[in-house]
Amino acid sequence: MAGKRERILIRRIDNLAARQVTFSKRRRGLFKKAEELSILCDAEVGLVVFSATGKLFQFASSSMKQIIDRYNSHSKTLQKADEPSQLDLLAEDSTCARLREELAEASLRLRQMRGEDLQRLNVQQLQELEKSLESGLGCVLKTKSQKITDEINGLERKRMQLIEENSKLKEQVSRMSKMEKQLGADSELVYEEGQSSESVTNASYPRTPLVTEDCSDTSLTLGLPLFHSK
Amino acid sequence: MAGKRERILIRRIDNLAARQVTFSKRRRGLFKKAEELSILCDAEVGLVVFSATGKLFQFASSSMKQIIDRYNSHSKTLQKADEPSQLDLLAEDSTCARLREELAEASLRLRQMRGEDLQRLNVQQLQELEKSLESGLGCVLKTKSQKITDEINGLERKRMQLIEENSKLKEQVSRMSKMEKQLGADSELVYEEGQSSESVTNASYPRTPLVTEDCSDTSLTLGLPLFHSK
DNA sequence: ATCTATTGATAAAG
DNA sequence: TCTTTATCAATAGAT
Repeated sequence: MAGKRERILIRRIDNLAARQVTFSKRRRGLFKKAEELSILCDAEVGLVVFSATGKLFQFASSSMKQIIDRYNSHSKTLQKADEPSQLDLLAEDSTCARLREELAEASLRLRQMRGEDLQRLNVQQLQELEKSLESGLGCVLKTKSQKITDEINGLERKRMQLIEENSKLKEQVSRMSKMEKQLGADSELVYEEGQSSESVTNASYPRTPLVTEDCSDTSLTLGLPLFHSK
Repeated sequence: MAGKRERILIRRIDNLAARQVTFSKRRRGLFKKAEELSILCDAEVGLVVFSATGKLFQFASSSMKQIIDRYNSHSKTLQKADEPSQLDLLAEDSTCARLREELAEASLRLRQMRGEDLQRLNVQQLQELEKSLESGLGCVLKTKSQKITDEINGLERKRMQLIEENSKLKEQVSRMSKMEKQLGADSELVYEEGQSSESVTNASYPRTPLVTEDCSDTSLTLGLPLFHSK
């Protein structure tokens, strides 16, 4: 019936018909995967394919123009005089140009702070970068521990409120329990099982386990390795 | 041992770590398939991917510039020279707006990496920032020490060359000095000033002070506190 | 275009 | 990130 499939080598397919068939199949697959990547991973993806016959196929997660612009901003920092011929001549508003430059500069700085594109820097510049990173890291650690402390204090406060509420409820239950006994005595009813008052008492601790749960739930939002790292 | 794989839905992956892992894997797969398509089917393929963190990945079967140019010519023929005044201006505005947004975003990230504007971040975001800073710092330190090692090796090489040159020159001077004595004895000439041979000797060491200057100059480019810190 | 056997890609886990 | 494994997805070859 169907094909005994063989693995193929990645080299130009000589047979024209076979090449066109494979082009259709694989092109669809490629565009599908490009779209999936952009959706799954929140990435901006631009894909352009020209067939051997010159036909254009394209996919862009946002718009192709936007992606090409962003690409140009990025690569401008890497290359120098790219070519101010095509787009630049058509649309080189001075405001736009300045923005592009600023963005390129900012992107470069960001990449360098992330540890990329460092080769062009000399030792002194690296020294400055190092200092800046250390300082930033210090601030981040400080802020983080402040936030954690705040969260902990907030939880502690909530816990105290709950404990207070809890004891008030206990009191109330205990009062109600007494009233029931009085009512029972007044109406001369006899309990079949003597533990009913105990049951009521047990029911007056409904929040005790909840407090524990609440704490552990909220601590999860602090992030897992907080109290185990360092 | 390993995974019971499940089919996944194509929607944004919420978990950050999982999203990044999937991004790496699928990105590699996508680029591989893009290259295969271009080779198998003799197509011109350009692929640009920006990660959620703003990092650029690209593939071009020829060159990205060429592909973008070809793309622009194609879409230009489709659009035609409609009304460049109206549409282009609108497009230009939107580009500007987008650039402004991206710049604002980049600036914020930069400030945050420098330790500013941290209050709006939650603990997990601070954690991520901290990781990024630590990683960047690691790269910077690595690059710096590489640069320093390179500079030291370069200087050492120069020093050895100069020492060699120096000893050759000394030898030469010593030979010349002997010859002069012989000449003086042969012609029975009497020098008015006995330091003339010394002058010649001094002139034959023109590089000695240069070595010192060269070393101190170059060491300045290493930056001041290099060998005292850490 | 449609159908399958098969290769290839990749989710999950370590 | 890299590896391993179990599955799911893509596709070569044939119809």
